[in-house]
Amino acid sequence: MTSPPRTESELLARAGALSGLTLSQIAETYRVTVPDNLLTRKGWVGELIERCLGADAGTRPEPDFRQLGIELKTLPLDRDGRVRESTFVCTASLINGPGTRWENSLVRRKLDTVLWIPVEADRERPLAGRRVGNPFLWRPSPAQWRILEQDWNSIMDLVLTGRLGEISANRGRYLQMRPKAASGRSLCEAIDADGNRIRTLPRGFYLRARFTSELLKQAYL
DNA sequence: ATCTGATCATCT
DNA sequence: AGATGATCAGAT
Repeated sequence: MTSPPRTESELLARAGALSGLTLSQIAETYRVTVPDNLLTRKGWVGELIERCLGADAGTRPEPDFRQLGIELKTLPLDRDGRVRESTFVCTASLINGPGTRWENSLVRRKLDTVLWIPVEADRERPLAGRRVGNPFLWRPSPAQWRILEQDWNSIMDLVLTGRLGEISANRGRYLQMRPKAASGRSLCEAIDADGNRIRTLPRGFYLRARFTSELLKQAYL
């Protein structure tokens, strides 16, 4: 197991060393077998990169590199270098609590600093041969923070006033809320319009691919 | 081609 | 149950 990086520059150096390598080259180092596809191993690439870089948050609701407060995200790109998928940020608490104010929210903490690792994700290309790209560090600009906060507040307002039915993935400019569950039968706690506890589908926050595409573009200007 | 809703694996 | 890592796949 790789030890956690002590400094941001150490982390960036480690990430930079991966760029240009294929997933099989990286997996070899860790004696890990590359699956044939991601159908039943959807998080495999992210988990591999985490191990390489020494992420230590495990399953805790915290940034991956706890000491540095940095979150790690892979960014899947198609053959033309376009972002293929939205980016999961965190699960959302649907009942009132300490994390239901923007200032204390998990979204804010996780997006404070993000290390993005572009990875080839063209379905036609075998997983083992897909290459890792140049990492880039992102801290939201004041303007980006404002929109993220607006998105978060408008969605969470619906959540906390029991209007879950009005939430769909088309709300939010940068952030959206979508199901995040093992299946459609998964349930978690929420509240209805009268404040009663109900059971509903678990949801998570995601960054739109449109938005992360802009981050990628800016990073390489 | 893009977007939304649904789903898969693993760990505590 | 609920957190982590995400991508799948049908609809638009």
